[in-house]
Amino acid sequence: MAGRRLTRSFYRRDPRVVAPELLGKVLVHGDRSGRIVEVEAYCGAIDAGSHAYRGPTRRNATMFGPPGRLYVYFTYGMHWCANAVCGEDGEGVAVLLRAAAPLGGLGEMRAARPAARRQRDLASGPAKLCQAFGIDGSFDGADLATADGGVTITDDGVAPPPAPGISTRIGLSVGAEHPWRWYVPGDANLSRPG
DNA sequence: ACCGGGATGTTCT
DNA sequence: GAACATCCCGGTG
Repeated sequence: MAGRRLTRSFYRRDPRVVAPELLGKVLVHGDRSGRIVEVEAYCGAIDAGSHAYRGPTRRNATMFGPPGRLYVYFTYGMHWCANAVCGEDGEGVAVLLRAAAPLGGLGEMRAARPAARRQRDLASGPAKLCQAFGIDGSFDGADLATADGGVTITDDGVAPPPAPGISTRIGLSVGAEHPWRWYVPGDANLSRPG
């Protein structure tokens, strides 16, 4: 089934609504594609765990722009992570793309992820996903709704799981109490078993 | 399988 | 100066 790009209105909603709906959708960059199996919502001013909690800065500027853009940030001195900006313009909310099941462009993914021993290690974490898909800081602000930056998310007809896994978010020291992580139960490509 | 620590540099206090 | 929405490798069992 041919993938249809998600429109801007898909993203222009609460990230806690968008996040579980992104499970099963397909992240695409050139020949590389993968089914999204794990996400987390970051909720701006009400969320102490969000980069946007204290308002706009140079780093998080994309989060405060229109929905449907890619917010890419650098962390731990060596890793990139990618989010889909959600909500209304200026709201500062987004969904972190944490893991994907590789579908296409496997050769490019393997070349980009020499440390991955197995296929399920290619994109089973937010920074691994960015490596596998070749997403770095130059993609910050890329528009998923138009695919002008070469990256987009499509719907190929696979429905999100009717009963997704839900847990607290991974790796946070503040805001860790919120159950804003969603995943496909039992999928081999999760950042941790679940 | 599981666990502990090092890598590496931007951002904010 | 500390924290960081992480990953990888080498140890042990």
